[in-house]
Amino acid sequence: MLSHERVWAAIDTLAERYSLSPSGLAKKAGLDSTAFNKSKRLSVDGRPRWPSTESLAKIIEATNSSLDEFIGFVEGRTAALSVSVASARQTSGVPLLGFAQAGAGGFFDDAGFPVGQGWDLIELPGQATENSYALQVQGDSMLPLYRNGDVLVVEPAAPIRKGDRVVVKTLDGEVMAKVLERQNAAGVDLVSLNPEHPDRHIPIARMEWIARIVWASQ
Amino acid sequence: MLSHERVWAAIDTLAERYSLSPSGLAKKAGLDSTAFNKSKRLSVDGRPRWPSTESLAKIIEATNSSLDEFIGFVEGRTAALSVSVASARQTSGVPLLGFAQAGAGGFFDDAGFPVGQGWDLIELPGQATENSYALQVQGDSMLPLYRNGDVLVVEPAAPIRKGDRVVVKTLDGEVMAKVLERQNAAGVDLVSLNPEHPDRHIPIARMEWIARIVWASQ
DNA sequence: CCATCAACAGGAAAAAATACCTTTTTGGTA
DNA sequence: TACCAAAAAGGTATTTTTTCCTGTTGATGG
Repeated sequence: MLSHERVWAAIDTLAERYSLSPSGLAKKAGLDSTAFNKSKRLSVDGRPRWPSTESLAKIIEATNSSLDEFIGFVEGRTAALSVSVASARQTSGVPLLGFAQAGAGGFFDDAGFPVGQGWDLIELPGQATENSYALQVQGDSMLPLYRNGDVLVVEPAAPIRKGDRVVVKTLDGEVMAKVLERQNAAGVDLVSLNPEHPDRHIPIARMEWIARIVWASQ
Repeated sequence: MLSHERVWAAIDTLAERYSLSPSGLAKKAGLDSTAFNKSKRLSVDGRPRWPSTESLAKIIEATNSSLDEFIGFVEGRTAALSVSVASARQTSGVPLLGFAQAGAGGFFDDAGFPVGQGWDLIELPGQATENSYALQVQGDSMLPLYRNGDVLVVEPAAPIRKGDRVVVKTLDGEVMAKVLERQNAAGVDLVSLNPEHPDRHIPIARMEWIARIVWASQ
């Protein structure tokens, strides 16, 4: 979100990234050196003072930064630090840890909530991709992998390869979720994880589209 | 890049995306209805007039859009889409469809991207919950459900019940993901979906914590 | 220890954006 | 075609941000 605090934090982060003080950043951008004084971020009457859009454009250009980088600072997902859980909470992602690391001490409190340092960060679906959508499983045909009611997040723009879990739609309207075993000019071979359902071969001529499943609810 | 022209174009695109005129968008955001008049985009002396950063924050919030979406408009890489799918994008969720419905016509374009009417909406994880975190699977012990490298999103605050997929950590540091078969005062019974690994009973005295898995990457 | 300079606090003036206002234009509907 | 409401042109007053300015503080080098 675009908030007063976030915008000022992004200005500070941009300055830090390019080894400048806020005052030095302002000068480099052709602004008054006191433009980004912390004492000027609130008005006399306590009202938040926003840097102008034109000022933001100037500092991005002056540092040869990019709008995407600056927005990364605004959103808190771009930082040069090893994140603590608290830092991770300030971003749109969630803290990530390997299972092996999870077994060690120092990553969880007594109730099982994540704490401390050393976490990586991961973006969850539906935030950065504009084409993803969700399909809800109906029936038991995809057990044991997917149960009735599970939600699958599908990313049609994602490249697919052997081993991926995919959704395939045939020209006669059948929609199925299976594992991609092979894809070539003739069609695709799909592996079912339910022994009661056979593996499938779908010729290209019968396939309307195929898309990768990126997340599944549990 | 952040330029005068691009910012105004983004405002126009945002208005179009949400079926508003620039004047309607300004009003919806609590600004003067004439704030985004094209006649006000240049000053009388020909100097470019920039909408303020605070105004941009207000229109993004008023439309339940996102900073990323707006920046997509600024950079010209995001255009107005079909209203229904676009309506779904108005929220922090993604469009949702049942598998049975997916078989019918009218929900996908030829390339498999979601279009048209009739979509539901679902919230994805990690946005509204402050305690969720992710664990990354290492090794093959959780096949066929979870593969090496998969990411599991865990919600320690979520209530758990029979049939849920959970992560359990024991006092001696073991971390495992299995299906909850039974939970009582003595401990928990866990079902493994890998026949090469036995089902487990974990006494309460040996269990540090248990948490529900809400999403898994595929 | 002292001089120098960058950074910053904070007030006042100038510049820029928004709110307020009147009028005209445009588009939808009966 | 008439009517109506929304949109927009465009002017003025008010509010907000930036520039200009003075003074203080802290870091650094001699």
